Amino acid sequence: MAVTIKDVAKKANVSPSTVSHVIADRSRISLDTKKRVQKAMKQLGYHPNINARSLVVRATQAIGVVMPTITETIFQHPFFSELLRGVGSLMHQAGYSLYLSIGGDVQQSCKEVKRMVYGHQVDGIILLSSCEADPVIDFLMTANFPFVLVGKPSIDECKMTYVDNDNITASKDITNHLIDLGHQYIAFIGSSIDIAVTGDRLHGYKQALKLATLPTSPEYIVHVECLNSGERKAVKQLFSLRNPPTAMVIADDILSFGVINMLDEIGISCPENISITGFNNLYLSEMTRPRLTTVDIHIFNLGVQAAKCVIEKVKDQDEPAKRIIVPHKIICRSSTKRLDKRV
Amino acid sequence: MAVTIKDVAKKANVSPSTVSHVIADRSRISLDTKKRVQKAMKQLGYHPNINARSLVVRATQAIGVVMPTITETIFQHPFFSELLRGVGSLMHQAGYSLYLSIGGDVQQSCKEVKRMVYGHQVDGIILLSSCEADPVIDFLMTANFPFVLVGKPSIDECKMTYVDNDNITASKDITNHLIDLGHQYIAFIGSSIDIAVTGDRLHGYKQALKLATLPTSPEYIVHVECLNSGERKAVKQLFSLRNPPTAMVIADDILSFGVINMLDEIGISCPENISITGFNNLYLSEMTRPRLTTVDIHIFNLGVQAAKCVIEKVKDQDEPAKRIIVPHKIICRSSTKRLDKRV
DNA sequence: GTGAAAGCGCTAACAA
DNA sequence: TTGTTAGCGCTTTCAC
Repeated sequence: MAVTIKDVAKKANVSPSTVSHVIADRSRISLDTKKRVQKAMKQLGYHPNINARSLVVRATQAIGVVMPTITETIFQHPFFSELLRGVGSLMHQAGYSLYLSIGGDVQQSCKEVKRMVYGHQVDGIILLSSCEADPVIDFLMTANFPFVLVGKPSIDECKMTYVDNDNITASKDITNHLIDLGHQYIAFIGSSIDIAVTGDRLHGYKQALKLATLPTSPEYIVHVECLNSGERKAVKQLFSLRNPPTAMVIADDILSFGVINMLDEIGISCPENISITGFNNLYLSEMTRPRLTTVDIHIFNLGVQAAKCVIEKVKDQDEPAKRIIVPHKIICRSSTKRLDKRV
Repeated sequence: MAVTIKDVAKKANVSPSTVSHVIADRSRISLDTKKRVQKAMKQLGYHPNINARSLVVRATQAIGVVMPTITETIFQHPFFSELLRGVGSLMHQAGYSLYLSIGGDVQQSCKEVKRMVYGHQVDGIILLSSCEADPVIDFLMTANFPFVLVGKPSIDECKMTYVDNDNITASKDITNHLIDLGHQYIAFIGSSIDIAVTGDRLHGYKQALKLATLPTSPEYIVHVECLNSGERKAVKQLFSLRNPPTAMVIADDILSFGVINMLDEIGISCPENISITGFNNLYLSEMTRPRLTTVDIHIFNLGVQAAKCVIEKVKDQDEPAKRIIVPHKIICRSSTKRLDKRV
């Protein structure tokens, strides 16, 4: 059906291997035959069969990307598209293809990863998330298959390469921003502590408070998944404390956004009554009311770095495990404001 | 390196072809040898090399998904993740892998698509967007390669299969909702008219107005990309019209969201002074202030249907071109309200 | 029921 | 500089 290397060879009056050599630009081929072969390829509309090539060179020039195994709502988070865009941009540049696995749960993900690896469909893998005792990571580690993780591993940190932000410092920085504005009672809202990212951000928040010798109490810390009614109540509860917060560090822009709107409904408005910060600097956070002060974690770059790392690892299995920290930046907008002197 | 069909054959004391037969469950194999072979596979940890298989059967069990060639900001739109999730869920179920192409521009996309097709990396392709005179579609059409488009083709509508919403009716429905609430001066805001979706939504809006014998004037129609300062001005201009709008049909949730916040800044609040509707029913639109009345276009299902169609087309090249319309649903929330009697 | 053999399209020693 | 040859791992007639 399709035109093969043999057809080209015949047309150009050379052997198939010569054609192959021309393609790979390997060994010295006379300029004459080279031209002749290239002409034949063009005339016949030849395109190499990547499958056949992969089979013999035992490499696919493809990388598998494993999307997080998550609930539908979280998947709408722009974080993943943005990450993917970063990965894709470098992959394209490096001449790699992208295989995608969108598992519904860990089990499914694991199955798809095994299929990719065992089936020789990819040379390396990028994990866009991990969970505690992740079977996917286990598998990849024992199979000694090249992979990199985006985010912090929950175990064996030194044995695998991963790219992450310094979330502790980032959170410390944004908390300090609030402290600098005169706030003393600062709450923290984040999703489940199981997520490593949330843990780090909570940690940084606490550190900043401690360093400033400000009160830190578990009452000021709320864990929230999706702002359902129970969770809304927990947030509102903060304002019945003896010293209600005048500021909040929130671990995600979208969450911040939800909290701002929710509080507005009960007459607490941002930034007049409360300063609120986010994380991620999504495109959205410039459109919110008020525009959100947040931490830009450079999601795109996270993807680029991850892509770079897998490719390195694929090209040289002996590449050591490394940790890449993508720098962050505080973006000041109008959701935070200097604390008015209390009456 | 890896264990092959030959190793299994040796271990089970059969020929390689028998092993193959067992795998494919083809031709009658005695239960005895079947068991023996399966045992050997398990013991050796055998996994078929998908590449090798693809080479001989001339099919990859993989589908390429082409992400839109777009600016970074738009890519953060949850629409695409959500679509991808729909596609992925069906593909996984059907045992297909997903190849992803994230082109930076049309040129790059085209290159990646050619690579996929010529390189025999995929059996079919899903396009998540198309542009006017799309070279990717041209290529796919003349190559007679199985593909389906999400959204409406700008040309050759009857020759290709695509899945879409009935955006005209959807827009008509949501406009009627506003009319039913007593609004008479209704504006339309959408992105560039080049996008087929926007065109359809504009069309539906006009139809509804006409049917209700309400005034329709180009002054009430604003095209907006990303709410930059010029665009904000254009929106504000609407309120210096002799009859300023009391309601707006906006072609996208995120845009609605931006407009609501922008208007709030200039003292026009939703829904008190203006009723606003969106499109898409993103997860976000429940968290906005006010919660957004919008059209749920069932993005996930759009993805599922597209996936179904390519697979059908791959399995049977003679499958006719079809059009799948995913139903929509108006979701009433609090961004729209009955028009107060004018003073 | 099972196996021998040919071949998918390509690469890579090694010869010439 | 070019061609010969032997696979890569798998499927699939077709004969036994």
